[in-house]
Amino acid sequence: MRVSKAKSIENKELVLDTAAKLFKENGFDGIGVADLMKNAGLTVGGFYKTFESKEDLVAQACQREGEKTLKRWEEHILNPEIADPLGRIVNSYLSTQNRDQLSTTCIFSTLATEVPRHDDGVKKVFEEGVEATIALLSKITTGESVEEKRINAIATFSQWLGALILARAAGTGDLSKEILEISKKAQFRPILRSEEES
Amino acid sequence: MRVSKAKSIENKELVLDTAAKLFKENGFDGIGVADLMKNAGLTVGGFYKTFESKEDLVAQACQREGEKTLKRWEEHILNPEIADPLGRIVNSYLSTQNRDQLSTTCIFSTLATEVPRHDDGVKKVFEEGVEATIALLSKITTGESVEEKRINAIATFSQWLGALILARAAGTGDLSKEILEISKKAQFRPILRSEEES
DNA sequence: ATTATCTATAGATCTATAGATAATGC
DNA sequence: ATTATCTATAGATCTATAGATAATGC
Repeated sequence: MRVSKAKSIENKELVLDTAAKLFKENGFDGIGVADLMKNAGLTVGGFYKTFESKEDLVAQACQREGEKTLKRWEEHILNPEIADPLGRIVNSYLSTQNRDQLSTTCIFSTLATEVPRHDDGVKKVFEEGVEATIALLSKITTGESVEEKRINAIATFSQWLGALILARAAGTGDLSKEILEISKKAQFRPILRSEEES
Repeated sequence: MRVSKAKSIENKELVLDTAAKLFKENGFDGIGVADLMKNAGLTVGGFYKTFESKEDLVAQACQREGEKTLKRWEEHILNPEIADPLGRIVNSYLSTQNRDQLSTTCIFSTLATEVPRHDDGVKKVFEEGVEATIALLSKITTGESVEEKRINAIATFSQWLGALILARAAGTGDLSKEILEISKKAQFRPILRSEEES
């Protein structure tokens, strides 16, 4: 029954990926440890030798999943063939596909509202994830200074996140589509300029 | 043990209000029916004579709570002493108090991400709640036409919702405050003008 | 007599642990 | 010998129901 060290690391990563997928689809409370391990092709007994608790899994799975999403976005930025990475990202983020396919969507849009109920480990993962996302988007938002780029990154990501969550809450019909389309366009203009503050 | 018809209606409303509060604080899966009834000063046995299921309670509690929030917002609009109702609403919505006091915050910011996992009754309540919120905000957003006002209402509410959820995911420190402040200002400028569409 | 709420509990599911099993790796 | 994973299960909690209780309202 024992497996090699390499295989056991692979198994842990499989559990983390399976957990991220199932948490996004069902919420942290919507999937049990035994079910989750079964989905990864394993059994529950080994779980607590690898993870301290379910809460520990929540933190590690979100950490890994958040990094994966940012890496995908970063590839758009680094790819010289993509002229408008921000446009490419928003079109994918606010697509009906990303609205409907919870298994492949981002953790903020599916799990962010649950964060305040979790422990410091989970809170830290999300706080760092928010900062990393803003820092990444700041590289591609418009603005005449670093400060203005950051402001636009924060406003833009808030816009996207709210639109995606609101679109999901509005179902899959015309209203939902309308919300996605409007926020897709909103990102192309600077939302706030510091010189106009009162 | 039997109570009057008036008292039983009052009890049901107390259960609905208690449920809304506890759902917002703990998520739909984070609070059980027995615990919830205890919080309302009742016991679990009576629950299933009043509600078909927990899912039925979720739908009814969200319906009632959503209406309450909209009514509060509407009072700001109808009150002639409030010159800038949109500004008043956003300052309250994106305050640290509304970020931290989950019991009194809106259902979208706490429960919207869970909607896709629920039945048609719950989905309908949220879809109608989204439309009602947009319709209400359309009365006070800027725009030269009904269409433009609606566009700005949708963009504005998406912005607010995303900022509030993102701020909660970012904790309670400087980053969280920064997110709230930026989106508070973002609402004062039209986010999208139809004439600039490509 | 009717019925709103109560106590008690069935049966399912959840997190976590104990101890067995069998393959790895010194 | 060590250890990654397995089977089995303890004990807590969840949704939902059955039947008792006692106050309402005809």
